[in-house]
Amino acid sequence: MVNPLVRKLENFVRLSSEERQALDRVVQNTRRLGPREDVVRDGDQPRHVNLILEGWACRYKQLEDGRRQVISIFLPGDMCDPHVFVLKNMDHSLGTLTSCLIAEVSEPSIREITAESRKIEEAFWWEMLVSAAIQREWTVSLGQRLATERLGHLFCELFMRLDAVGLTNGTSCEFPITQADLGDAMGLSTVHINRTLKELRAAGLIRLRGRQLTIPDFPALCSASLFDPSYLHFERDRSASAIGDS
Amino acid sequence: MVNPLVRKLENFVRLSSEERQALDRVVQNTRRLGPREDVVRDGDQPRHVNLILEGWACRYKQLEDGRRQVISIFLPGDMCDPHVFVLKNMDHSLGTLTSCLIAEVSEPSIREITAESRKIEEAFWWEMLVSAAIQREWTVSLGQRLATERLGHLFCELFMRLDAVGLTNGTSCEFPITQADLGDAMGLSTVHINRTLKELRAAGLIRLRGRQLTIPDFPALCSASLFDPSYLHFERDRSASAIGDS
DNA sequence: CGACGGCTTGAGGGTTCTCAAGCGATGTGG
DNA sequence: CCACATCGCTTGAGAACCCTCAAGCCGTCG
Repeated sequence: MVNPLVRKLENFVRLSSEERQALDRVVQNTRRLGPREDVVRDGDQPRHVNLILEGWACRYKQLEDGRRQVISIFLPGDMCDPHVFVLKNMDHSLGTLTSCLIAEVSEPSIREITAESRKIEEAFWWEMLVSAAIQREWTVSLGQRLATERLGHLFCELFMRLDAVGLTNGTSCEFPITQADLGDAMGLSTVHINRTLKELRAAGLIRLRGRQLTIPDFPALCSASLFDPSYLHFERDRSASAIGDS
Repeated sequence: MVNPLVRKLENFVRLSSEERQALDRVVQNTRRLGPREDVVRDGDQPRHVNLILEGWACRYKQLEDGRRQVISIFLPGDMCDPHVFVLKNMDHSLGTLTSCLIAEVSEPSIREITAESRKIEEAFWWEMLVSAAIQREWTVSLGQRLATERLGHLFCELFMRLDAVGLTNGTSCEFPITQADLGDAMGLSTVHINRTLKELRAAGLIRLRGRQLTIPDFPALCSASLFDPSYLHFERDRSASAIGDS
């Protein structure tokens, strides 16, 4: 199995084989979790960085009266908050959506690996800033986009992020998340998610059956959803000048 | 005039007078902007970190069809993206809401000051993580909270953030932002913002006239808005152990 | 004085919600 | 092996929340 973190970071920098090995060494303590289990709970003290190796997870927050908002979705290769240690307590929870394989990375090993390689340090920065950009784009979606645009935009985003770690086949990818969770993520009711999916299917923009998503015409879905991929910053612009140095 | 960045960071760490002076030295190139002017535009190359000294500014994104979402609000003492340099282009714009005094801080001086003082480095981390937490809470608001809760929550957040930089008087503070901008921030129409304010006023939860906001009963507004301040991480817990070292 | 920006209110319509019920697949225990 | 519970998906009906369009008001400023 290829370390999905390596795969993801190489969308930004070209890594030497030593750097790749260093990143592999970080993945030591792993644990397997079932679907809809908590990884870290709101109020807990953060102990380590959680790196998703397999499966889908999420950040979420539950209000007192039970309303639940999924704040971000984590895919293989995603690190959940590389620097939470600075804060005393978690202000949200991390939970799995599907069954997951998660690596627990300690703070010292993060410090170590970034101290050893400037390129990895910069790549970690890139990963953090892109996560923040994704969070901002969710704000735009929730604030401005209609249900069809909102869902379409999410499909575009997740498809591109899955593609960046090699988890797509042509126009298809696994999509193992329930309509209820989609609703909690998009601020829509389950019922309305269902109707919106029906509409997107009727328009020929997506196919979604079982746990398989197909986007037959990606540009069409992009423009229907006002999706502009530039916020994902998948440009490997600096790599040319960075090749060779460590 | 006290540097509001110093004031803000001291909510997290206790700074020595050298550290305070170092932070003051960062504030060299300042520029004054009128209301509703752009500071940095979507697509631009980031040149420096913008630090707000006076006035209110915001991050925003405009969709092709004109819809506009205010993604975050910046108050005095806020730094706009301390590490944007890693990314090639801005994926959003920064603009003023009111007339502003803004310091342009160069990348080298950020690196310098964090290299000199561990406490400042940690405080900058804290500021970044709190910004991210605020962004997450906006996601929760837009996704789950009703208009009254959403606005009430924003008032609570901004009041606490203003208090952290000494910009409140008892139960009141300046609130110099238009209902149209409030709408763009909360994903609501101007008309509905107006009606929601009316409702909050009728419930005795806020007074808002001119550019002055009063929250007569803060706990009441908190509970009406499901506001839990823990995500702002205004606990100076580590300062005791950190006093003395640099 | 007239123009303008921001605030306020009314009326009608649209998007999304809640409640309710039914269907199909999966899994478990008697 | 079948009965039954459970979970996720689907659909209908009516209501709630929020939107758009439109107009009027108030203060400021040139």
